[in-house]
Amino acid sequence: MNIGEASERSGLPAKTIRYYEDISLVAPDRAENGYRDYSSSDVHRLRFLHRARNLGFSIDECRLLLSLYSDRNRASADVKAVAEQKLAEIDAKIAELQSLKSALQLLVDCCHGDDRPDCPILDDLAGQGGRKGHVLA
Amino acid sequence: MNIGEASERSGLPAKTIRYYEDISLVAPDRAENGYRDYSSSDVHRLRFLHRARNLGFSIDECRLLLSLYSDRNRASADVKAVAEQKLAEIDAKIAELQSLKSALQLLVDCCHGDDRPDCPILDDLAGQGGRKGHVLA
DNA sequence: CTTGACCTTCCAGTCACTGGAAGGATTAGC
DNA sequence: GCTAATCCTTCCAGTGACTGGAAGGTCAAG
Repeated sequence: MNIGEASERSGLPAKTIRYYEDISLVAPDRAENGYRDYSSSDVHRLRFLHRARNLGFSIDECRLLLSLYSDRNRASADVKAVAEQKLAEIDAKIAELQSLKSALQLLVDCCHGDDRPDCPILDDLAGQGGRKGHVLA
Repeated sequence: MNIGEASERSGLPAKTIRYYEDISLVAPDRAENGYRDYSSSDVHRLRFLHRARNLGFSIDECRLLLSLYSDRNRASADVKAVAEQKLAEIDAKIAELQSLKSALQLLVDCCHGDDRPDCPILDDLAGQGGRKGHVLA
């Protein structure tokens, strides 16, 4: 099938699919007219990539997962380890965002938000906070 | 002062400070020897940038905040609006990561993680999940 | 006078695409 | 058969926010 159909079936934009070929994640055949010709296993691979990317795996991690996938001898523990590390990264990211959020929330809460020019948010950013000290280090 | 000291005082790497000059966020003087010469208000500006970036504001948002900061007539509501939008973005990002996390957690939980080759994580990525269906759409 | 720390510019790379230009192939309609 | 629309190709450049490194100038200490 042509790239348009592969795109539809995998959910990935054609541009992205070509990019994945550039970086050797898929290697479709070529038809006589020079068009890429995707097999159903190519589409399978593309869907795998789509799903894994959606789960937050980087391209390199996807490459690893794909190689684990095609390695009939790999232990499931290997895959679990990759996934668990990713989970830990996601947790860390969430924690970081939450502390970000509470800092910003604090600033928003103490800003009266009217048409007067003084603003605790800018004051804090500028490093001139009042007695409460800075939200940021 | 030279860039090294400005870097120490602002907490930003010298490389980043030069980059900020490239994109017109700061405009230090130059000494006779060609070295950048930072005033204390330059450092002030750099610290502002450092803090705002740490709070998750993009460079363009920082540019806006800086212009609001130097506009003695702006209403605090303007700043609050920017901050609140950022808060909403952070919330959305957290929610996204949490759904990511639970999807991945589900997969990790049902992978036995031993040396047998079958692995629910890869099966799901490949689109061959069992009766439970896919974690991913 | 040399060593080392600091400064300069410029170029390239990161990550994962995304946009667009210029042109060839195919298909649908008239 | 012609034309227009759609699809495909390649290649180049840009995104955001830096970061690394090369090549070279400047300065302070010993």
